[in-house]
Amino acid sequence: MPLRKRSTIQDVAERASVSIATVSNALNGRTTKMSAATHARIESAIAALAYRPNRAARQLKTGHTPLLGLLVPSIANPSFGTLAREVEIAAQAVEGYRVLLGNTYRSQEKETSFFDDLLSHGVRGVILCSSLVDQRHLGTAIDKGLVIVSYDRRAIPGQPLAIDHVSTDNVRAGELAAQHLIDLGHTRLAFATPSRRTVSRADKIDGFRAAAQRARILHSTSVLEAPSNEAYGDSELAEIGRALALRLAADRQGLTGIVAVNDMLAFGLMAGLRDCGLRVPEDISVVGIDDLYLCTLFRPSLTSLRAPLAVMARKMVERVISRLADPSLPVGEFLFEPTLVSRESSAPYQG
Amino acid sequence: MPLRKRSTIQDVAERASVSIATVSNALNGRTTKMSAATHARIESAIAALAYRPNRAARQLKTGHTPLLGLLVPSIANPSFGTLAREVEIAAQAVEGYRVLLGNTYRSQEKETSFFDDLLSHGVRGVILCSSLVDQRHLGTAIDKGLVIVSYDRRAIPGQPLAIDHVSTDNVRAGELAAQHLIDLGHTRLAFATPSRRTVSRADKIDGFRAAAQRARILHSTSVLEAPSNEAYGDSELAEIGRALALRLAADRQGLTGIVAVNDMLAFGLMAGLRDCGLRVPEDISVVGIDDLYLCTLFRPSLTSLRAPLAVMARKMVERVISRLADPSLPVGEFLFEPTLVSRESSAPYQG
DNA sequence: TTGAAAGCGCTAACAT
DNA sequence: ATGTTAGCGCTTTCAA
Repeated sequence: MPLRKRSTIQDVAERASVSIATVSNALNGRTTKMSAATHARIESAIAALAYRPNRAARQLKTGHTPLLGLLVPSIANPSFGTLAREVEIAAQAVEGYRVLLGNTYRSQEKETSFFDDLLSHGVRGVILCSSLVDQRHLGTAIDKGLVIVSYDRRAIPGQPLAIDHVSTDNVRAGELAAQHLIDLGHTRLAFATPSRRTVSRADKIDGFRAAAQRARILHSTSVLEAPSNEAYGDSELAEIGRALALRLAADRQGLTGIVAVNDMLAFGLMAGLRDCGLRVPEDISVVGIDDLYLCTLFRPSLTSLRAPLAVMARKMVERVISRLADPSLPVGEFLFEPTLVSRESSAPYQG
Repeated sequence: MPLRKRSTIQDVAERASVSIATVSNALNGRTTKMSAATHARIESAIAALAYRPNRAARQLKTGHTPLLGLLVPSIANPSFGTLAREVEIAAQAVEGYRVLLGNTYRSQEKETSFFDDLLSHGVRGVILCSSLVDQRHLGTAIDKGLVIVSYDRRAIPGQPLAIDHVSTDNVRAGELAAQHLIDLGHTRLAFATPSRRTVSRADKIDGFRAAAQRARILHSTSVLEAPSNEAYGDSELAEIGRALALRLAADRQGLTGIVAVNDMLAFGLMAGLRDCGLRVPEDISVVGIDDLYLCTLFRPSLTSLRAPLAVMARKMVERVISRLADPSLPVGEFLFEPTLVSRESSAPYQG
C-alpha cells in the first residue's frame, strides 16, 4: 500500500469547504464561532481523512506540547518501573500527555543533558526522581523554563528553587517500621542503608530513631551501612543488603530486628542472612520500605511500608501541568502517609 | 532570575554577524561551505548563548525528530524495565535519540492510540513489545508511516507486514532449559505457562518438546497451563505460577522438573511450591527464562536462560533508524542465542 | 459566521 | 563563502 502523506489542516478545510482558520477554531473548541452545519462538515471531514493535528506545527506556534519528562535513576529498578507506570497512567488520564523517559544512573551530567533535550523538544514539564544531593543544575534548568516536580524527597528548607515536592512521609515510614518491630517485642534494632546519605534516607533514619527513642531503646539501636562500590547497577542495593548480612553474621550484636531503607536492599539482606544460616523471621525480623509486589513472592514474604503511589503520581502530574499554566503558583510540598503491610518476615521476639 | 526566552538561530546569526543560512549550515555539518573563521565565530556564539536548536521547527521542516517510541505491556514488569533501560542506552548511544514510553496492558486500543500519538508528534520509529496475536492494526500504522521493530516474537511466515523482528531464539531457549533438566537426570518434565498462546510461548514449548523427544521422554512430559483471570497486573504471571503450584501439590504426577515460560512465573511457582511443602530443588527442579537479576536474590536462586539484551536493544534501535532512512530495506529477522545460567533451583534427580 | 494573513524557528534550494 | 527566501502546519489577530 502506498504511503499516503498525512493529511493537514488544509486538506480538512478543502474537504469541508471552509478556511483553515475555521477548522482551527473547531479544533480548539471555539465552536460557538461557527454554524452547527459548518461544525458538522468539519467533523466529518476530519473523520473521513483520519486527520490528526501536527504537534510540531502546533508547538511551534503555541510553545506547548503534551509531553512530560520522567527522569529516574534506572527504570530497571522495580520501584521506578512501578512509579513510571503510575505516572504514565496519570499523565494520560489528566490531559492525554505522553511520557518521555530518561535514566540518570545518578549522573548529574545525564540529568543536565536530559533537561537540555527536553527543552530542545519543547517539553517543559518534568517529574524528577533524583537522589543527587547537589541540585545546582536544577536552578539552571528552571531558569531556562523547565517546571520540575521532585519525587520522594522533602523540600530542603531555605532552598530557593521553585520546585514542588511530592513524597512519602519518610520520617513516618521509618517510624512505623521501627514501631512495628517494637510492638513485636524487639528491642535491639538496626537500620540498614547504603552509606551515601540522601534526604529521604536521613528522614527514614530520623523516624526510626524517634520510635526507638519513644520506646527508650535508642541505646540498643544502630545504623548499619555499607558503601556501594560499583557503578549504578540493577543489583547495587541488593548487594549492599547482602554485604550487610555478612557483617551481621560475623558479629550479630544481639540484633533481632532490622529495618531496610527499601525493599531491594531488604531482599539482598534476606538472601544474605539465609546464606549465613540466620533465619528470617525466627532469628531476625526484617521490614522493608516500598511494598513492591515482589514482597509477596519471596519466602518469607517481606513486611513493608506502602505509599499511595497512584495518588502521588496523579498529584505530580497535576502539579506540573498547573505550574506550566501558572508559573506563579506557590511552591508546594505534599507528603503522603505510608501504611504498614505485615507479612512473614517480621514475627514476635523469641525471648 | 527572569525567564529568558530561549535563543534562536537568529540570535546566533546576529551575534556571529552572519546569516541564519550559514548558521544552519554550520549546525548541519556543512562546514566546508564556510571559512574557518566564520565557523569559529558561529561556534562561540552558540556556546555563549547556550543555543540549542528548536526541534519542533526543525521537524516541521525535515519531518524528522530524534525520538523513538517504546511500547511495552507494562514497564512495572522487570523484564520490560530491563529492556527499556537497554533500549534507552542504545538509542542515546546510536544517535542521541530519546525514548517515548507507552504501556499497553495488552490492549489493542492502547497500542493503536499510542501509534496515533507518535505519528502526531512526528515520531516515526517504534520498538514494539506486543503479545497481541491479532496484528491488523499494525498494518494501518505502517501505512501511515510508522516504522516498527518487533521484540521477542518471530516473524509469522507469510505475514505481509514490513516489520523487523528481533528476538531471542525461543525454540532454543525451551530446548536448552529442558536439556539442562534432562542432563541432570530428570525424566518427568513439565512446561509451565499461561494458557493464552503467543508466538514466543509456542516456540518455547516447541523447543522444550524437541529436547524431550530427542531424549525419548516426550511421553512423560506435559504442559501445565492456567488462565489469567485478572486484568493485566503486576503479579499476574506470578499468580499463574502460584496457581500451577497448587495444582501440582494436589497431583504431582511424578514430576521432578519444570521449565517456566519466564522468570516471573517461575518466582510464583517457587513460592507456591514452598507453601505446599514441596522443596526446590530437592523435590522439584525449576528453570526460568529471562535471567532477571532478581534470579540471584531468591532462595533458592533461579536457574534461567539469558539473552544478550544489550546487543538486541542495539540491533533494534539500529534497524529502526536504518529503515527510517531507507524504507526499502529488506525486512529482517534477527534471532539471538540464549545461554543457560545454572543456579540453585535445579539439581540432579534424586532417584 | 467566516476568511486572510502573519509568523513560530528552521532547512535547503537558489542566488550572489 | 555567504545571503535571500519559500515554506513546513498550525494558531490567532484582525478584517469582512
